Amino acid sequence: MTVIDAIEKDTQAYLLLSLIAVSGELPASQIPRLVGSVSYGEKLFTSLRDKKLIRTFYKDKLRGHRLTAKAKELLLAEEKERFAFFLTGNTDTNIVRSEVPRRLRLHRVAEATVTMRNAGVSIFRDEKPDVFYPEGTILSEPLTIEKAAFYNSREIKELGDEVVKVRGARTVGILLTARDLYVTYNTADALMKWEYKSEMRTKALVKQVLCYQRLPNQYHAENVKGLVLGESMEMAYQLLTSTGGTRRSYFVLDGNYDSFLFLTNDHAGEVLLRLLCDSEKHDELHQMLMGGLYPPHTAMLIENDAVDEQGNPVLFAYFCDMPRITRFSAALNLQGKTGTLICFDFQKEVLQRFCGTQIQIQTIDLNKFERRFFP
DNA sequence: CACCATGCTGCATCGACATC
DNA sequence: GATGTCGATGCAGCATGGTG
Repeated sequence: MTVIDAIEKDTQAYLLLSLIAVSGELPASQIPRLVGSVSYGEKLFTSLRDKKLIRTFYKDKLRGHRLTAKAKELLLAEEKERFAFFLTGNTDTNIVRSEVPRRLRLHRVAEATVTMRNAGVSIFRDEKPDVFYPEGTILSEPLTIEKAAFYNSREIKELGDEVVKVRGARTVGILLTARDLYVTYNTADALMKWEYKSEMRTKALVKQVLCYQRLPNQYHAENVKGLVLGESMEMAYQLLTSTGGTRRSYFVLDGNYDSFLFLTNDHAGEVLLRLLCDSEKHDELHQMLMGGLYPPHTAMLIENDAVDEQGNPVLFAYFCDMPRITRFSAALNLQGKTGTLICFDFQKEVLQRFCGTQIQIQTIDLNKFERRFFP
């Protein structure tokens, strides 16, 4: 019998261990995002290392933290239903492989998970409805999503054989909000690989299983959307302008998703994600922006959210919905008209560069917005 | 249709470490 | 120091999909 030191729940240290547990390996870069400061993060980690609860792996220029057997035992004793899925058996998150692609995949999922958690989205299995139960399971009550929940790619695989058919897809998980489903990707700091057919099948599977079979009262086909996370807004520019590379194996806006948002894996992205998951706050912002504008023109051949005093179209682009922005910009160009795009201050530079000068950009101050909406 | 490249999973082996 | 256990490692095997 090993004697296990107790570790307080609801501490930063416990939070860190929990995130490593669901991630398998947590990239070192994510620690300040979880504890707030770099120096405190380092302090926590040296203490966890001294207690023999974590080990740091540094190989192939990739630095990441993993749990020791002792830490796994401790977490399982503390909250078995939360961690058993990730910490038992021969699974990717329990027995972490050393090959670079495998570690990178874990890192991409971990970054997305941190963003989700920091935005208040449920990430732990005991906090969210069991949506991806294996085929044939009998439910005690019908499923509904009230609070936004993120399911990582490993959890989705619980579905069984059907998912095996979409191997090769680059998704890191699926975000379910009260209104929509977002197939989620993480392009990190480089243009991600993209296989049109695999991604098509992922979308079809999500529609089939979630919209038609499991949550038909909540979701319809048009609620299936895409979400890409990335390191900075510069990645949004690369995604918006990508042609897929010479071999067409990299990301390209191919029309698979009518709605495909881009958010950053940082504080700004977390704030926007919070807004995305909160229908009431979102409606409130929408109402605020509508002040001084006129209702959208449905007859206009340009997609729009509102019309200004001159009758020009206005697009709300604060979620950086890439296909929408592309359609808006292209239609204005084609018809030689002008229009206005409303986004946050930190998004302006990239969107202006992409859309060109005939589109006016109005910005919302992120800091002011945050103080007003999420104090 | 054969061949190759890629991505993913399971398996066998080896070594580090703990225990007695 | 002998023995036992666990996890790291890399490879084999398989499916898929692209290409000539």
